[in-house]
Amino acid sequence: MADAPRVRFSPAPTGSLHVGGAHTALFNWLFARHTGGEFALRIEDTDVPRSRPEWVQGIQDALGWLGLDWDDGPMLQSTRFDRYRAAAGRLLAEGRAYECYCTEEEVRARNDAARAAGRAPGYDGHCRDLGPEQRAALAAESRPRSVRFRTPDQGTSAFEDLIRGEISVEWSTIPDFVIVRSDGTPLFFLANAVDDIDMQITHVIRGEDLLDTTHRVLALREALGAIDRPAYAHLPLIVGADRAKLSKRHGAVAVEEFRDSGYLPEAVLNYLALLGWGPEDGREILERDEIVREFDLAGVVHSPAFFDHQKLDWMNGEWIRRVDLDDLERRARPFAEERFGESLDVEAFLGALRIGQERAVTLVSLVEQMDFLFVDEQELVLDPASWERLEKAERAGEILDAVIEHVESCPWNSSEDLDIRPVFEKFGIKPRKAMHVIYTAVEGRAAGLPLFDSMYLLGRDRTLRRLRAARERFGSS
RNA sequence: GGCCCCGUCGUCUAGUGGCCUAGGACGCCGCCCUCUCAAGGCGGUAACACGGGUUCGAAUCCCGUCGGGGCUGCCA
Repeated sequence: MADAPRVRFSPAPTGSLHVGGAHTALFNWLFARHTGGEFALRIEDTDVPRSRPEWVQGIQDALGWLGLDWDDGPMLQSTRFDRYRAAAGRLLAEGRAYECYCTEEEVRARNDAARAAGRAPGYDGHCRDLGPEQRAALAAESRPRSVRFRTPDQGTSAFEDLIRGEISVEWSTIPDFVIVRSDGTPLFFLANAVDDIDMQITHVIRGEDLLDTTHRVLALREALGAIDRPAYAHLPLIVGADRAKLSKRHGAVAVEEFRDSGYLPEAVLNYLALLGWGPEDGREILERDEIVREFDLAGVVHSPAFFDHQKLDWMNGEWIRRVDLDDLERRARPFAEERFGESLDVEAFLGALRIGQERAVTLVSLVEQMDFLFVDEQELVLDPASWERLEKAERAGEILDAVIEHVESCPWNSSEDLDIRPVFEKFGIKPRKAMHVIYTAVEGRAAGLPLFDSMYLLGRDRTLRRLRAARERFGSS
């Protein structure tokens, strides 16, 4: 039987995991889980100054939050520099690479000149065919030297992309490229090629931004003696509102921000899976297991996808409505404790959760709706617009008086006892026309959790206190 | 500039030559439901970038144009 597929997610730890990276990680993970293969985590920290240990941890935390577990790793490339140097040494010895004495400034200057002269920029092969004496002379100057890979002079490089079909390019358009920096550290191309060989990666699934680098990595593999190639699949990029790819400094949204804003990992994962892929039957709210079961790389779309927060919000609401109350309590609790302190009235919290669940967008918005319950009378912030509306309402003072009177005399056995609609009828006013007055008085805002339940949760004393306070304030203004 | 990839409603997408007077979802608008707001139900708005071919027939195939993006780094 054939070996099980082996894929890897290989982020650079130069920032937290953003939605683009999470998308790539997810598709690798889905492919591995769907096929029964292995999913490895490899940290590409060859750019040492820009890589930070806290991001290595942050990436793992984010993956863990999403539930994307890995079978192997994390492996840090910075622990394998000797291996890459050895590979470079071999390429050098076999003439597949050469030492380049050009400084970055020199290369840049010549590129600028080429551009100015209307020629194509790109490394000009300055050090490509230096003779032994010339090399000795340059070495004697103790000039810094990098290692460049010698790309083929002619011919075509082609590979079959699992998503896009055949991708090909003329070698003449790809200049020699650096694989070892002048400080001796390896570059992405080298480390990536070596590791994919050593780790026996069978499928490389990554963003389309890496599409053009495939030819170079493939050439490197071949030069390194690899006898086969992994299959490649280039995923559509996740783009921002301007259609440009998301990056750390451009519109990227960190996965941890979604966590901290009260999104459920199920929703984020579900939404990300639908960016570029979907099940045959077109359903959109999908359990993780369903996605794993139906996932298919061949069905991935070719064009970039815009990350639509509005749709994610909708989907998050759908997921909040799907979890049972105990589960919701466990997930919402940290947000509630952060907002209201650790000593929460469990009874009230559960009650508010029950009525808030069906109207919440995020766990944060869910908890915010409970302010009126867990905040002291004096600290309850009255929504200005709601109060203004209350003041303009017809006969608001009389209504408040009547509601206070009604509430004082009604039983308090269940929220049904607190149906105050008959009060409005006495005034000949439709409840919907004036109910906002009471909402504002009790909850601080015209649009809040259902009133009767809210008053019941709040309790008789506090409810009356608020109604009276509103009456007083109304009378004096 | 060169090379590569991509191009269906505002957005995510279905669509692989006739089933398309282009379907679904989010958003938006309206109505219903309703103690506010949501949720839910019903309905509506809205797209095949353009031009040539090929074909009896094209969103689907080919060419060109235009548009967008990516790469072109001693970033990944």
